[in-house]
Amino acid sequence: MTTARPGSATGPRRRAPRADAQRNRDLLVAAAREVFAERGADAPLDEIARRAGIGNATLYRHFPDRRELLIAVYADEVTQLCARGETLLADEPATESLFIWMSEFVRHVASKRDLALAIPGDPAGRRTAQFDDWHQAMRTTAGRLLARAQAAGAASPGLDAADLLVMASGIAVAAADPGQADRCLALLRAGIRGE
Amino acid sequence: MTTARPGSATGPRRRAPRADAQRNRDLLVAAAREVFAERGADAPLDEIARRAGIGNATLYRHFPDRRELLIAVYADEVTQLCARGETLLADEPATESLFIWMSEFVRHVASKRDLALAIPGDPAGRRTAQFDDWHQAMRTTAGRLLARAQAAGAASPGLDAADLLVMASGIAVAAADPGQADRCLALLRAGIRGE
DNA sequence: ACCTGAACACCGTTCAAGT
DNA sequence: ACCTGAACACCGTTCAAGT
Repeated sequence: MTTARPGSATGPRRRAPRADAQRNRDLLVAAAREVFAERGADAPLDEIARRAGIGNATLYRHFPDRRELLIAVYADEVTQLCARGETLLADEPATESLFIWMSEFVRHVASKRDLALAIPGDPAGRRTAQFDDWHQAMRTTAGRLLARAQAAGAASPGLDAADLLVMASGIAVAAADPGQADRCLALLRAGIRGE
Repeated sequence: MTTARPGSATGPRRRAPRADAQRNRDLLVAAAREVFAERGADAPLDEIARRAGIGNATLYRHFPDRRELLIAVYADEVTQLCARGETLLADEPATESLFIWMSEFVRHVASKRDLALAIPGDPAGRRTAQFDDWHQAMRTTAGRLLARAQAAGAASPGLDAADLLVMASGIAVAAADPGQADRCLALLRAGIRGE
């Protein structure tokens, strides 16, 4: 399960990394996934390097920030969510697909709540390219689902897909339990359906 | 401006602290407010103690956790917001007061976004008494505003005040800028008004 | 080019001694 | 009771030396 670098359409092509460097990167991400899951988003980085069987300085070479490592761990989740959106577009009725997707989005983010909270706090306004790519990808997926819902009359026109994502991640982060998240989603749905 | 300990109705009465202890506590909270504002929620605790002119170990004696210090800093905000809710109940029409309050709530929390994010992550399921008090106070304020809005037909029945708070804090934390927060609030308002 | 482990610096936490 | 500063431990970051 090689951690695919997102094949961003834009941006300058980066040279392919040396084979061992790529392997180390993958090992580090895999170890980070484990350690973050076990000990939370502020787990010691040395522990991750140790678990990966790799020098700690090498970790830092690949991921200058803890944030970048968190983002790399999150990459799979994002890819999955976007793919899931495509499936829903194909399989589910236009009036439902948007809401099913948002509900799964909330569940996903809530289950990685610690990571989700740790990522946004960019220290000096620095934004990772990968982070922007995700926003873009998510917005595209949400936009397609929203457009179809609007065409079917299940969502009022003039809504912004990015706003829906904000609401969904807000619920994921702030809700105390799945039951509350569901109630909030229902409330949001009523708002989306329109005034 | 002495940091008032919330006069919780419930719970065992705590002995009044010695005068110098109370004074130190206040100095620490004031210094913490400054330092957190300048350097973010993960500023060095020693810096705060130094700024307050107090030994670092004394800081730790008063606030075993960084979280507890953050919570103490936040206390004023909460008190203000609840008081503001009372004012709105008295001065504004029933159809508007709830939404004005939620909008101010979002603005408040967003302006202390770092602190708001840093507080909830309770490490080992520990919840501070003060933290619970707040939730209670906020829920009460939101509940009164909601009940009045419902009586005026501006909010659908069966809504839960706690859910509204979750949505509002979610927006505050997740929105990228005030404009987006406002759009999300409008969306939420449509949902509150009912299906 | 990339990797390594050890050295350094920083900061949270504790402790023995003071009032 | 409460305070203090210094000692300790931990962890992120850097660096000189290796391949």
